[in-house]
Amino acid sequence: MPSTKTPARRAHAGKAVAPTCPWTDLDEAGTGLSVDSFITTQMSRVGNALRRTITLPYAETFGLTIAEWRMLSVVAEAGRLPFAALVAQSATDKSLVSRALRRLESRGLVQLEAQPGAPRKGLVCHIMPDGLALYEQAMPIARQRQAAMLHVLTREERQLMYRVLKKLHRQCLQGDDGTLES
Amino acid sequence: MPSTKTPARRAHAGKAVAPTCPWTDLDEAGTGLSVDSFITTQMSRVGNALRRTITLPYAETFGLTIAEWRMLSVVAEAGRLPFAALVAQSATDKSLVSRALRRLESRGLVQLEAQPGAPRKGLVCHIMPDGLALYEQAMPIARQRQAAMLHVLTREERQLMYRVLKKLHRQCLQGDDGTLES
DNA sequence: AGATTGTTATTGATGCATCAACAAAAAATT
DNA sequence: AATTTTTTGTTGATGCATCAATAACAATCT
Repeated sequence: MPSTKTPARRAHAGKAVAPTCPWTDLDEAGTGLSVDSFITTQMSRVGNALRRTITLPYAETFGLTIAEWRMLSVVAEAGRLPFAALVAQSATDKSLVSRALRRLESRGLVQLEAQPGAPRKGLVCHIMPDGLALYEQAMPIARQRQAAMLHVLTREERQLMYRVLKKLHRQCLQGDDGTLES
Repeated sequence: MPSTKTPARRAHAGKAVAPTCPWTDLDEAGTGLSVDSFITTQMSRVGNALRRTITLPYAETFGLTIAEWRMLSVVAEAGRLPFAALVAQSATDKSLVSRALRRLESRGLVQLEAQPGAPRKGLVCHIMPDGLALYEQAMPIARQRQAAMLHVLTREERQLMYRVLKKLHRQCLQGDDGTLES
C-alpha cells in the first residue's frame, strides 16, 4: 500500500488547504473514510435535500404525494398502461404502486380496470381527463425546477454525473445477485 | 449562457445514436426531461439501491438499523458528545437522533446523561465499551464495502462526483432560504 | 421570588422504501 | 375437470425522513 496515509495534505503550513476530496486517493480498505464521507451517507443526504427543495414543493401544490406524482406522470405519458408495466417502468415496489394508484383513482385522476377477455390477466390503468390536465399543468413546472438545479453544474459535470449514477446503479443490481463479494 | 440549446445532437441520420445523456444539452425549461430522468428520481433510485446493497447487509449483521449505526459511529469517534452536537454533525432530525440513541442506550452501547452542573444544559452521550467494540468491529467492513463501490468509478469520476454532490447540497440549502427562484 | 420567554428532547403523525404474508385469479398438470 | 402451481395485486409491518406539538427545564425580566 503505497499512498496510504499520505500526510502530504496541507503541504505548506498556515491557512488550511481546501479539504481534499476523501474519494480521490482511496485504497481497497477505504482507509481514510468516515461514515460521513460514505457514498451511502452522501447520496442519502443530497437525495433527501433535493427531494425537499425541488419535488415536495410542487407536488404539494398539486395535492399529490411524490409517489402519486411519479405514477401519474408515467400513466399520463403512456395514456394506458398495465399495472405490471407500471411497476417495472417506475422501478417501484408493487405495494407502493398499488396504494398510489388507488389514491389517484379515488380522486378520479386515473382509472383501473381488470382486463376481461383473452389478452391477459392483470389490471390496466388509464389516464383520465382530470389526471392528464393535472399532469400537463405540473410537468412544465417540474421540468423547469429540475433544469434549474441541473444548471448549477457545468455541462461536463452534468454529463459525468449522469454516467456515474448509471454506473453505480448497475453495480448495485449486480451486487443484488451476489456478484459483489469480499 | 452561450451554448444553451445546441441541437447539434444526432448529426447523421440512420441508426439511433447511443441514447445520449439527457442532461448534457439542457435548456432553461428542461425541455427534454422525463420524470424518469429527473435528478430527484435518479438520486433517489441510486441512493436507495446503494443503501440496500451496501449498508443494510452489514448493519443488519450487527443488529443495528442504519440510523443507529450512524449515530453509534459518530459517538464512537467522539467518545463523548452533546446531543445537540450529534444532531448538527449527523445532519439528522433530532427526533430520529433521540429515538436511535435511546435504542442504543437500551442495548448498553452508549449512555445518555444530563449535564448537571454549571457547563450547559442538555444531554451528553458517552460511548460505552460494548458500543466501541461494536464500532471497531463493524467499521472496517463498512469501509471496505464503501471503497469497493467507489472503485467501480475512475479516480476522476470519484473526484468529480464528490464535488458535484457538495455543489448540489449547497444549492439545496440556499434554496431552503428562498434564494433559488424563477 | 415569580412570571415570561427560550431552548431541548420526546412524542405523534405522515409519507416513502421494503419485505413478507395473503387471497384471488390464471396457467399448467395430471 | 380437478388439482397443483404460478402470477398478481393487496394488506400489514418496519425503518427512514420530516414536520408539528408538547413537556421539562433553563434563562431572563419585572
